[in-house]
Amino acid sequence: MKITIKEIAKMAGVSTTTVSMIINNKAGNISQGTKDRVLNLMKEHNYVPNVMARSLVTKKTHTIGLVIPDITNPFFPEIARGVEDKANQEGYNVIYCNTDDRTIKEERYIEMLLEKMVDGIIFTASSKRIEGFKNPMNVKIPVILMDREIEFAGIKAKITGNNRLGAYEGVKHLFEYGYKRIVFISGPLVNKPSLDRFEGYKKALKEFQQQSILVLEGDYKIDWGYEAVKKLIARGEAFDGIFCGNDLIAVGVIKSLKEEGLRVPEDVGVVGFDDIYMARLLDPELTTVRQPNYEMGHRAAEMLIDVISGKEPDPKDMVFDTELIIRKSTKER
Amino acid sequence: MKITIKEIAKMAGVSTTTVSMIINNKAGNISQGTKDRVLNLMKEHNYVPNVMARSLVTKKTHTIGLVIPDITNPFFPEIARGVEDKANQEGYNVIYCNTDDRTIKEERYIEMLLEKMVDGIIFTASSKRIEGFKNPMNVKIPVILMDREIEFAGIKAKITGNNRLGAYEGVKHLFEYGYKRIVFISGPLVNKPSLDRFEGYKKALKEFQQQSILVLEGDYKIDWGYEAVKKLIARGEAFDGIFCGNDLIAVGVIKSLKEEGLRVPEDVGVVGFDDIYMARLLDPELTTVRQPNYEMGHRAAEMLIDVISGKEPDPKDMVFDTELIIRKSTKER
DNA sequence: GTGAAAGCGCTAACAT
DNA sequence: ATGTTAGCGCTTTCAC
Repeated sequence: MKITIKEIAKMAGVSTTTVSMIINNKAGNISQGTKDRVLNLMKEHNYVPNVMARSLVTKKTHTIGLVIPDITNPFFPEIARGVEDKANQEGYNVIYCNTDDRTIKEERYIEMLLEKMVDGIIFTASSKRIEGFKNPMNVKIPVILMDREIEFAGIKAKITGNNRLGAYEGVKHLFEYGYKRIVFISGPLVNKPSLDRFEGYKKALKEFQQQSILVLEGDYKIDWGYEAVKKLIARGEAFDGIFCGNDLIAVGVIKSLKEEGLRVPEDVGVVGFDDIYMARLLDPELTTVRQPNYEMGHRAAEMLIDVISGKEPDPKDMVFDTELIIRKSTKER
Repeated sequence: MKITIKEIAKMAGVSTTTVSMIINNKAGNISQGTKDRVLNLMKEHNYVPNVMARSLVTKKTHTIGLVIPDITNPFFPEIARGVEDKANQEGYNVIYCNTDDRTIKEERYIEMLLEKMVDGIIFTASSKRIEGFKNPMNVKIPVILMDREIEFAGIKAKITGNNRLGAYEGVKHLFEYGYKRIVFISGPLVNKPSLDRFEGYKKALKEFQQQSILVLEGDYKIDWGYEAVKKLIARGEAFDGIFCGNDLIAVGVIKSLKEEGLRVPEDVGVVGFDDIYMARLLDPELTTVRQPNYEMGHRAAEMLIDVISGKEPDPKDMVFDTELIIRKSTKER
């Protein structure tokens, strides 16, 4: 059995109160002698406070929950690292929860986290979630929304990329490079980020006077990109530029295009969104709209911990600027 | 404040013991009437047991730790999902710890996990760790080793792929397809998996009578693969096949080869190891030795939870068969 | 400067 | 079939 505060206290000939205060740096008025004695004893006996017991009284676990759709989706690991690095730096641990974009799993996980009494949650809601989050118990702990916006009791802040502007710049880039007829292969058009990207797309269209809005709605997955191109071609649609809802879609798009004998970027220009790791490994390397994922995760954790520590987050909502990364899947012509 | 067992007990007119037993399904001999009454009260008042208090007495947190080098390395998310899915299914949560292959971070994280009193740990040690793990406190909780083998107090089992056989088959495949001179671009040759792959490589060499062992040692990273090829060419080495320590290396290798004007698979055949998600997205799609990562993670969690629950793991060590996945980076000739 | 005592919310002998 | 009691290991008033 591990050594307890009581035993340390007995050995040092002081009360547990004294030891407790020393542990928690509240030893303002404890004599240096006592302090040293206790500290030594603690070293010597390898004393480690029992966090469970502590949490029981303090109601703080120094653990946060990270709820995301799927860590095997290359979009999320960087966010997760951002979150974890910051959390760890502040002495927090993070419990990961993969929801597979299923609202029911979201609900279950949130409940688990609440039971585990995490101090706060960083939540990326399912891209299919449209309605607000009706949680069974009242969430009293702070929640920071990442990337997706939904209604949720206890929300303290939202962190998103500037999807509208990012998309606008991506599409504008295609036009500026001389592509004439741009289609938008989108993810589910039910949530804010998707809708915002759509807005950005339309804005660019208007500016460059493309008459018809060419949008195909599907999932944020490789397969959807692949399939969408086939569809486009099957129905004889004319196009020479594709703006993709995310990089995963772009991967499928490029693959499909190649199969159809279309050259990228000569015949068709392709722009993605996110700049996942893989984007630069494609052939051709993918031109894409970069979201600062690691930084967003980092900031989210920072804000969450601020709130937990009683500070109100400085900017309640944060919108991160995107950046157009021009690689080889678009070409001036 | 949340409602407690005491209040439920009072409302139901029974003792907390009774309520506790009902909560924990130990209500063998509690009258149906009482049971129903209590259960209803619990529903009605949205009672949720305080896990902290419970853990304090049971010494079980229903949380496990997952210590891996880096979740942004595409090798790990699948393992992590395997672990998490199983854990979740059994009512466990998992705390992720990214160590960046730094032994010092490993030690810190393990300490944190111990303090948090996780019930067990799944540990993928740094690929640079050669010495055993000297942990400050004695690890009394079960530890399952994934992928890497090291010495560590409290180890209950090891889960690895069959690296030797996998590598052997990968290299053999190159020879069988008619490639003559195979070089091995390896990760750090200090740990068991790397060494085993090296063994497999050598075994195939012997079998197919390639005289010289051509091995380059570096990191399991894209950059290293890229650089290794440049080196090979700079020093005028003759080769027509490359067996890569992992897929990441293969990504760099292919990129570098293309830059040098060498065609894959016509001029040079390339085989990877792991079959990460990205492998099939490369151009050409990568022939590789698949490790069943998701399954390995899943099994690791299962074994860990078995041990935690008092059962000894059935096979103390498990070696998973690899599978050669032939795609387009090798070609019969 | 330090200690006594209460209590966080629960479980688990041991009674009855 | 149900209750009494004693902690689990710690923090925190309040008192001296």
